[in-house]
Amino acid sequence: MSPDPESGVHRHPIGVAAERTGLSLDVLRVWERRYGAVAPARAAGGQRLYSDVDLERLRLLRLATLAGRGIGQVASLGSEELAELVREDETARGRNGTRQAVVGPAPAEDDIQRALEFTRALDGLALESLLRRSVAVSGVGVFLDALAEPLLRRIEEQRHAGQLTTAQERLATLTLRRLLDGAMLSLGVPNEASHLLVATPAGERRELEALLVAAAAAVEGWRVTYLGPDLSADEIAGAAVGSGAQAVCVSVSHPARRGSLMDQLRRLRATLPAHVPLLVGGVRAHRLAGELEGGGIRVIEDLARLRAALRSGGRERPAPRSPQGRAGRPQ
Amino acid sequence: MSPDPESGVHRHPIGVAAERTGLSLDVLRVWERRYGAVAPARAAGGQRLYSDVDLERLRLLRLATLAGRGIGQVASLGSEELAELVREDETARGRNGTRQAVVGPAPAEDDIQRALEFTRALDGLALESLLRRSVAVSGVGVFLDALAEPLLRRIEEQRHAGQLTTAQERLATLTLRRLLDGAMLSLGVPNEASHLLVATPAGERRELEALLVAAAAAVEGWRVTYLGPDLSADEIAGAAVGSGAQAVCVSVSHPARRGSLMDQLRRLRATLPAHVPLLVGGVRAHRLAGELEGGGIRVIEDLARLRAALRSGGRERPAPRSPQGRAGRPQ
DNA sequence: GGTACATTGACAAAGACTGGACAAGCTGCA
DNA sequence: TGCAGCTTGTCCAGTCTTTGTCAATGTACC
Repeated sequence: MSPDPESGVHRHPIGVAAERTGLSLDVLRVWERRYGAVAPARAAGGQRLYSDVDLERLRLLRLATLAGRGIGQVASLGSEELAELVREDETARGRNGTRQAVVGPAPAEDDIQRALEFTRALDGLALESLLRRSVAVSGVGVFLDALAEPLLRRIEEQRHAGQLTTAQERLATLTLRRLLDGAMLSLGVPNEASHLLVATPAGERRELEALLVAAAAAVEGWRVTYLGPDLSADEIAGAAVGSGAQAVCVSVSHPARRGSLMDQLRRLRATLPAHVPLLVGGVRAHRLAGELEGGGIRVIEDLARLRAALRSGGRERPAPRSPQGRAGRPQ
Repeated sequence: MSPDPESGVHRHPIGVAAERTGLSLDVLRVWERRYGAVAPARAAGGQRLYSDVDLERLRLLRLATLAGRGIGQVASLGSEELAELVREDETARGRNGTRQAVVGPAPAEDDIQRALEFTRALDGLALESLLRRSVAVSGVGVFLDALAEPLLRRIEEQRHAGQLTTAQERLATLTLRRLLDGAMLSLGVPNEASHLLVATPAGERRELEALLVAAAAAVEGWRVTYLGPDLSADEIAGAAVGSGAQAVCVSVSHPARRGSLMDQLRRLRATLPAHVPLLVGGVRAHRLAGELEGGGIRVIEDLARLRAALRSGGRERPAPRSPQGRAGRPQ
């Protein structure tokens, strides 16, 4: 957070700044000219060079104006005050819970920005209130695709890049988890729904992605049994049989050791009854596609595709027609 | 209630004021014009700028009018009188209303047995609906004490004795977790609630107990920031400061190495601000009691006692009078 | 030479301000 | 019961501010 003179002081031309803040070129210039909102450095030739701090500030200013404040009123605020103001607006908005005029269909980049902002400030209240409202406004399905998944990806990136502490990452992922759990809870299970088992193989500690999968399946009307991360192939197969699952989905995002993972998956496939399709999803899944596709394992690239697969596979008939084409008679 | 140097200095334009108070733009203006209900500051261009005090007053005025009073009658009242009036209206309403603090029948041994049965059968659906029903019938507080905690203990015992597979244990704990998450979600956060941070120290993988703690605190009206398991003392302390927590509770159930744990706790105590009480709970906590009690660390034996401590400690005043007796002035 | 950017001035849409009008609901009185 | 008067929320018209965008012109970089 200190203004490191070396790393991190990347300077961005105005075009990049516009892209990253969501503000137009004109607005960037006019905010500077009229209100002194930021004072970017200048190149030898006079071109503006925005620092990361500038960009952050501009993002906050934008959020403040979106909340109904005049740029002229907020442009002179200090960064601390500004961040606090934005957070206050969010919690206030969540609290009074009165009908929001704009029922914007899909949550957008904005919401992701805001969520990251609250995460950084460790403001769980504002974060939860934001996510909660998004679920309520957009519905669970859209929430998953447009907010939860991209947000999760950003958090992992930033965590990896050292821009988030463990505590911040925790706050965000656990809040997200609470929301997903709550959503799955509120999505009742239709009678006679097909039954999907979701888990991640041994060595996988990350669970949120699996939970996204589970929630997506629940949205698609499946009855989901979610067993969480780090289970051995035998445990998964045993549970699938024991609970009468009609399909199994495992999520692999950060396999500890690739070889071991492949073994696990093959073993799982071998142990599962032939008529139970096995789907593999997760950010790293596509790298394994070549090796797996042949052996009766279907690889799913992203959440949207997973939902499509589940939709076509499940629902109409008790036993999903196996998404991968060949399946024994159920029963 | 010193005038907080941070919040409260912000001035809000009329749109934000309308959103936060629930009054229309017109009403805001006309109450000012006709009755001098508030006298917001003005920007250079004449736009109204409401202070937080103004907003609070307007909220009270709104409540008073909703209770059937004429704005002309109450607009000139002082803030004190107004607040009292609203409180009176509220209690009067509560008296004749049918609000009954009916605490349903407590779930019994029966339910625990049934839950274990479903767990063994890997019937997540039945388990979930059982637990869900219990929450609905008994309320969250009773559910935690009488079902969730004992059930969790049984599951751990049986798992330990090899009577449950990993998958079965997972099914149960994750279902329980989902319920707890959902419950915390549905327990709104009261305004101005005291703020508690919950986590478990590094080396602790078990999280469910911490989640029980978090849920219990939420029932008691605290605003809870839950950071999950396996965090270093520094991370916890940093997050407590960063999020402005007024108390910290860590849960220790299966310390990997006792010595390391003690170090962590001492370090945490040393790093936390003196006025932030540190509570330690969990099944193994009482074994550490002797060694910890002295150094400004309060050990809590079980969930009921934790709730009692939280109840006496929080709520009445912004900064909870430290449950352990001695604490720096909240300032 | 083309793309990206800077500067300045002008412009138009959105929103806020003011004073006044109006309609619906309630009270009091004949 | 019916009417006058009061209260109160909403609406309107005209004016003023704020703010985003655009056009024109010039400069820097590849």
